[in-house]
Amino acid sequence: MTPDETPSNFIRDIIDESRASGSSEKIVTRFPPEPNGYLHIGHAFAIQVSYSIAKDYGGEFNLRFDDTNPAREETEYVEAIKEDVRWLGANYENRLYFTSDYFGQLYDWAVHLIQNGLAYVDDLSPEEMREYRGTLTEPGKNSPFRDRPAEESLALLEQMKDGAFKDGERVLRAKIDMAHPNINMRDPVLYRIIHTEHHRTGANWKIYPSYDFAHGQSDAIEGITHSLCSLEFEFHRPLYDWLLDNLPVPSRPRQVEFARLNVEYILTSKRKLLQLVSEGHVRGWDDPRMPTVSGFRRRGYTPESLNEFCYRAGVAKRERVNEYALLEYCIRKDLEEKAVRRMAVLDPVKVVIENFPEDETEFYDGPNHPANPDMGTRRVPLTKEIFIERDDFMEDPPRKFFRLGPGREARLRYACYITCTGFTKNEAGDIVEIQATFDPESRGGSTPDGRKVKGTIHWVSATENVPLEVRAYEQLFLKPNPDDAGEGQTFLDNLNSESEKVIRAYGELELAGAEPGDRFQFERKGYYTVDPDSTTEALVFNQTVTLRDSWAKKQKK
RNA sequence: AGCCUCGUGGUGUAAUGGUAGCACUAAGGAUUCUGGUUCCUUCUGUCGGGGUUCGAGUCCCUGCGAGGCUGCCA
Repeated sequence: MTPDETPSNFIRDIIDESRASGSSEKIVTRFPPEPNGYLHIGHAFAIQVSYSIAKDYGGEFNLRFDDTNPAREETEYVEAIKEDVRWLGANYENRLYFTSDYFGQLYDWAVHLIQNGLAYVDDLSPEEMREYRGTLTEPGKNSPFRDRPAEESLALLEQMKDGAFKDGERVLRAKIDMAHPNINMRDPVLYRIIHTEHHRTGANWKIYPSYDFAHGQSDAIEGITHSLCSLEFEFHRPLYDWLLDNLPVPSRPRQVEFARLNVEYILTSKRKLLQLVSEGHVRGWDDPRMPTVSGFRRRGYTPESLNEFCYRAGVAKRERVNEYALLEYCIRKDLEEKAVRRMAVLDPVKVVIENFPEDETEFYDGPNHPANPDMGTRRVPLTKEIFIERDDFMEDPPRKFFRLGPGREARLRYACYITCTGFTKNEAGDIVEIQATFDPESRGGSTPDGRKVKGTIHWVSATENVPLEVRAYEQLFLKPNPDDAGEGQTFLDNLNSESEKVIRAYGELELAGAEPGDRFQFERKGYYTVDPDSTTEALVFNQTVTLRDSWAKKQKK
């Protein structure tokens, strides 16, 4: 699925320049998740961008957990994220790092800044700091502690490190410019006191570096050449550069920002996804309706399809929203090629083939894939009573309806022609049974007289089948922009109450023994994957995506 | 409001001063034992106004529009 021609984008242009100018020969990128939630499709995009660039330029790709805030990070997330990154195919080999590995070095660099008059310990409270910071239009003013002697700051920083102060009592700040138009340059916080155990360093540290103080230096330690991140960090770049300029770092990385990926009907906010999980609107992070990597995996998406989607979405410098149709296109395209075909009837109605012998079974061969004979064939049993799809029959069909109706002939896929001879209804007016006869001459799917049968329908023996639980999905949200809520409402008010529908269905015999994660095309219906909830007695299938249905589209008009 | 970034068909993205292209979507047609797949065709675009240039989507000015930034989050 690697694209034949990789079109240019502005990041690759920048990299081409760096290589041309000789500033970086080998390209090294990284993905720096904070372990405080599960990865979603937006992260998959970020991974795809950084990983594919490293790969295409023969460079390296690192995975680094940005664990600078012990108050919100957990080991559970570390493991889940590692699994997701691997599943997506981004190979970081043995280059798994943690910002917490660099806490010692970072501390030494903080000392270095103080010694060079470029940082100081501030005693201002958070509220006071906010007042001193100024606003978007007005400059800030210097803290009264700004010019305290370096020795004093040094001593204070050490005390902070040793736990002499409470959370929030003091902070280490860079000494830059309180009148700077970029607020990130108004003496940003470098270290803050947090008396919380860290998931990896335990109680060793009482102070933790801020993102700004940790990120660029971590990049430099790892020899990252191009630190790719999202647009909101653009405003931090001057600070990123300032720190690297003023510290004796071993390499000089460059930060390049690009726009996040947004998709219709999909939420990519860790906070909101967490809320969906914790409030039980979905069954978990890996609910097939979730836009998480694990959700897509459980839904039946392939890593290739997700990567292709991210690739096709492209890299840009402005916020954009991609159509959901592109995502569906990518998974259909991949599964069309890979998925084994099976028949399953999702909304069954019984058909009795009157001239078919009682208690007999005929077997027909069906290819596992119409275009790939290497995938083999399977045998499908035909009996006197079968199930077909309810909407493959119409009591009073229009001309263009190619399926079954009174007096109409249709082909049972892989088997024979049947002609509808009648149907019976219950008191409620529902069709409960259809009667038909089959043409013995048509066994194998055609007749000696060569007559044309336009419609082919799928079917399953009513007696020799596998009962299935099928979970059909719609969008989790009713609106393309889930955050588009009315006055006093939230994204939760846009939840689609019918996003999951559980269906009792019948599948062909060959489906028995399918394993969780196996993917199939249920012919004429869609792609389905076996859910881990399956037991040996009860198979559960998740609908990955339906097939395109131009008939349904035509009918709507 | 100040600073920064960005405006190309319906959507997403190319064109690096020289024929505005590709993909998705939509519409139509061919093929087909999946109304699927595949193949073919068609529709629709450079935010507005000036300027530089033989030539501007691209460079300059200006207007308009969109997004980001006032955590001891990342």
